[in-house]
Amino acid sequence: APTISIAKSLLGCYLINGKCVGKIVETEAYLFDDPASHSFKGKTKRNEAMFGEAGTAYVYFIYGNHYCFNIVTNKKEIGEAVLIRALEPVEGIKLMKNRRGTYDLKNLCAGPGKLVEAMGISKEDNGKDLLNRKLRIEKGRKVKNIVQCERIGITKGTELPHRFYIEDSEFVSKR
DNA sequence: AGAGCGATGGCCT
DNA sequence: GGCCATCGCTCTA
Repeated sequence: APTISIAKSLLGCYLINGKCVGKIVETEAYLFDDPASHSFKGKTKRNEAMFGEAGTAYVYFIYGNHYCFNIVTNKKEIGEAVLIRALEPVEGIKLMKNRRGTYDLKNLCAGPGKLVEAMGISKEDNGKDLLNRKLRIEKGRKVKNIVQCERIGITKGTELPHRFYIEDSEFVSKR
């Protein structure tokens, strides 16, 4: 399916890593011809996982402290991915709280760097496929009210409405 | 070899 | 709302 559709249909699905489970409530799509996408200027060592098969994890390091988690969505060599921006914690909440150093449920996974820390995802997961592994995606219920709007934290491609979130979720990073 | 930067988060006002 | 820590990678020379 096209990356935009995948970004929408991932809402309501579950991201699982070991004993931690979170429901995906916020995503962003990054396309090959999108100036905000890491793949826009071609393949480099940093972004090469983004050019892998659909279903590959793309984990990158940002701002000196944080990692972000993406799911690669297109054919090999076509660099497209969906950034997971927020989760509703479902299982393994105690472990998430320990990893994050906070007890505020709404603040555990409300942001791309936060959810990576809470779920225990690491740079070792970069380039791994997400099928039948410790780190994987499972289908959830179909979601009704999806909000589509502009993406957050970028300087290029800001006009593209490629961010999606579940309207009534308390766990999105920002309204 | 070195400057500049980035799909963030936490703390401060 | 603003500031800034912090670091790997890319770009330029």
